[in-house]
Amino acid sequence: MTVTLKDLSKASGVSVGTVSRALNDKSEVSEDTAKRIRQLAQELGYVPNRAGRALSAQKNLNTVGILLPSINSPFFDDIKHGIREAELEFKDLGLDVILREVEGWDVDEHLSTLAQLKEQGCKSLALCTVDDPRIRAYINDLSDNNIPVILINNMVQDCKSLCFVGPDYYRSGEIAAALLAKSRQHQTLKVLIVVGLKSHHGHAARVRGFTEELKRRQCDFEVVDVVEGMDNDITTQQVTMEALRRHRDVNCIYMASGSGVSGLGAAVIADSIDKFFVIACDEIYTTRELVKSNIIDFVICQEPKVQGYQAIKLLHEYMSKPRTSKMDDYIVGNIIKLKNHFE
Amino acid sequence: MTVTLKDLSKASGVSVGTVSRALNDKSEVSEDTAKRIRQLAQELGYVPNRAGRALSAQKNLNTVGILLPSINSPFFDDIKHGIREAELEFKDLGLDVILREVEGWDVDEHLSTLAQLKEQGCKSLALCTVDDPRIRAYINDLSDNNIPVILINNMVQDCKSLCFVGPDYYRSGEIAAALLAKSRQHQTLKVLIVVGLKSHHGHAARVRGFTEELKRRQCDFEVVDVVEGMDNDITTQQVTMEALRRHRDVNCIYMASGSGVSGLGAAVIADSIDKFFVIACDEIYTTRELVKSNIIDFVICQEPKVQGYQAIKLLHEYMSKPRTSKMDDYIVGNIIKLKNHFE
DNA sequence: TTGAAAGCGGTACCAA
DNA sequence: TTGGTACCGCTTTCAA
Repeated sequence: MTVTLKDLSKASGVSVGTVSRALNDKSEVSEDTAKRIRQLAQELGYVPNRAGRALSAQKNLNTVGILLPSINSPFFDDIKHGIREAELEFKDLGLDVILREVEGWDVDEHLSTLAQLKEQGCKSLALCTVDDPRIRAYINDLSDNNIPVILINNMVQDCKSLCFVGPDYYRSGEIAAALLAKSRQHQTLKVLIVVGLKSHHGHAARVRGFTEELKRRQCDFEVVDVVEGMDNDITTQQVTMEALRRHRDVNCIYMASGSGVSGLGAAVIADSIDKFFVIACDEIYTTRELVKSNIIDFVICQEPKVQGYQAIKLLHEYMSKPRTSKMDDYIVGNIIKLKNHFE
Repeated sequence: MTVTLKDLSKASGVSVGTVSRALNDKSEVSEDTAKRIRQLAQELGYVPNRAGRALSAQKNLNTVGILLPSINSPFFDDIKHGIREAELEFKDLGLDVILREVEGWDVDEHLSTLAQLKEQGCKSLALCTVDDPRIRAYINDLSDNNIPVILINNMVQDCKSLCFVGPDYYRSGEIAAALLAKSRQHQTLKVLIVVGLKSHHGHAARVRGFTEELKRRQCDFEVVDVVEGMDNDITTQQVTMEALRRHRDVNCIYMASGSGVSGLGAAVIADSIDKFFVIACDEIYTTRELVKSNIIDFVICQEPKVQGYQAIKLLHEYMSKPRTSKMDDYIVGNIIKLKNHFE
C-alpha cells in the first residue's frame, strides 16, 4: 500500500541506495537518474517513513540548536517546558536538542552563540533573537548552507527563515481593546498605556492594535500617556506611578509588555486598587498572582509552551520529510484569561 | 547511552527475543525469567524505541477505533479534524484509524457499533458515548480484555477507562459568570439560561458553575428561567422567544449548550438586538457568524480539535510505551473568544 | 521455554 | 556514478 524505497528501486531499475541518494540531493548521483527518480517518487506518491529514517540515523543524530534570551526572564520558562516536551517526545525518532541561553538582546552575544551552535554540528536551528541586519545576514547564510532556521516569538524581517512561530501582536492589542470596550460601555475611557520599549516591534504592534480597535469601535476614549517601563520592574513602577500622579483621571491601564508587570502591580496598589480597569499581557507567575488578587482584570496570553513545542516539532517534521523551501508560519492564539482560569 | 533490548539481553544472558517477549507479557516466558528481565529493565531504565517498534510492526498495524455521535452535529467537525491530523502524523509509526459515526445517543446503536469496532480488530478505542450502565459494562469488559478505552468530551462515570479527554464544564460556567460580572458591573442582572437538556451532565455542570460563581461574586442577579432547547434550533428558538415574552426584563442570556445556537440567534434578533448581553458555548460556524454580527458577545470554546488529536496521540503513546494501568486526564482549556478572534 | 534469524524502511559505507 | 550490504531497535516465526 504505502510506497517504499524498495518499490521505487524496482520500478526504476536502480538500487535502493541510489534511490535514497537521489531523493536526498546527494551530489554523487547523475542528474539524469536523479531527475527520473524524483519524478517517479512524485508519481507514485512516495512519502519517507519516519520510523525507518529515525532508526537508520540513530548514531548520526539530528541535532537542533536553540537560542533563547531567557536568562532572568520568566516569560521563557513555559517556552522551555514546551521544548523539553518535544525533546522527550522525539528523542526516539533521532532528535537531539542543544539549548543555549543568553541574557538580553545583545547582537554580538547572539552572533557568537549562533556560531557556537553551528560549531557543535546542529543541523537546524530555532531562535528567539534580535531583528538586526547582522543577525539577518547570519541567518541567510545558514539557510544557504542548508541549515534551516525557525524564528520563535520575535520576527526578523525579510530573512530566509523556514517560518515564524509566535503570536499576532497586533491582534492581541485589538482584543485588549475589545475587552475594555465591552467592560466599560458608555464610559469615557482615560487610558494609560505601559510598554517595555516603544521601539520593540511586538509592543508597538500591540499598542497600534489597541488604539485602532478603540477607534473602530467609536469608543469615547483618550490615551493620556504611553510610558516605557524598560522591561523591568523598578522602572515600570516608577514611570507608572509618575504617570498616574500626572493624570489623576486615568481609569484604564493597558500593559502591553509582559515584563515589568510586578512593578505595574506595585504602582497600582500604591495608588488605588479599585479605580482601574487593568489589562496585561503574557502569563507569568506574577501576572497570575495579580489577577488572583483582582489587581489585573484580564491577561491576554500567547501560549508560550506551544511555541517551544511547535518550533521543535516543525523542525523535526522538516528534517524527516522531503524538503520544501518554506513552511507555513505557526501563529499561536491570543488566549484571554481571568481569575477563574487560575484557581 | 540509551538502553536497548540488546543491552538487556547481554546483561541478563538471555536472547533479545526472550527479553522482548518478557517485556510484552507474552505467556510463553517462564515467570522466573520474566520477572528478572522486568526488574533489570526497570533498573537500567529501559525505554522502548518507537521507531524500532513501529518498523517491526509495519504489517501488524496498531488499529484504534473511534466512535462519535457526529452525524448531523457540526460541533464534531473540529474533533474529526484533530483525529485526521493525528492519523496522518502517526501513520508511519504504525497507527491505523477506523472512525465510525452515528447519529445521536441511542444506547443500542452505540453498543452495536462498539461491537463492530471490536470485531474489526481494534487494539484500542476512543469514544464519545453515553453515560449508561450497559455502556459502562461494555467498556469495563473491553478494558479487562486489554483493549484500553479513552473517553472523549463526555464522561462515563466510574468505568475502567484509560482516561478522559475533554473540557471542565463547571469551570466553563464559572468563566461565563465572571465575564458577565465584569461586563455588567453595578447592574441588576436578569438572566435567562438556555440549555439543551437539563439532564445533560455537561450542561447541568455549566449552569451550576455559572450560578454559583455569580453568587460567590455577590452579584445582584436573578435567574428568571432555565429553558430546554432540546439541542435543536427549532425548539431552542421557540422556548427562547416564549421565555423572553414572559420575562420582559431579561438583560442577559447564557446559552449553556453548543447546539441550537442558530435558534437562539433567531429569537434574539426577533426580539431586540441591543438589549441583551449574550454568552454562548462552543465554536461552530453559526456561533462565529452570530459573534461577528454582535448578537453574541462572548463564546467560551473547548478546543475540540485538540480533543480529537490528543485522544489519538495518547492511545498511540500508551500502545508504544510500557503499560501503565491509567493515564492522566487531558483537560482542554476554556477559551474565551470574541469578535476579533474571528476576523 | 528459549535461541536464532528474518525483516520492517532507510542511510552510509565500501567496492566496483 | 552506481550496487551491495551492514546496521539501527524491535517483533515474530521457526527450530531446538
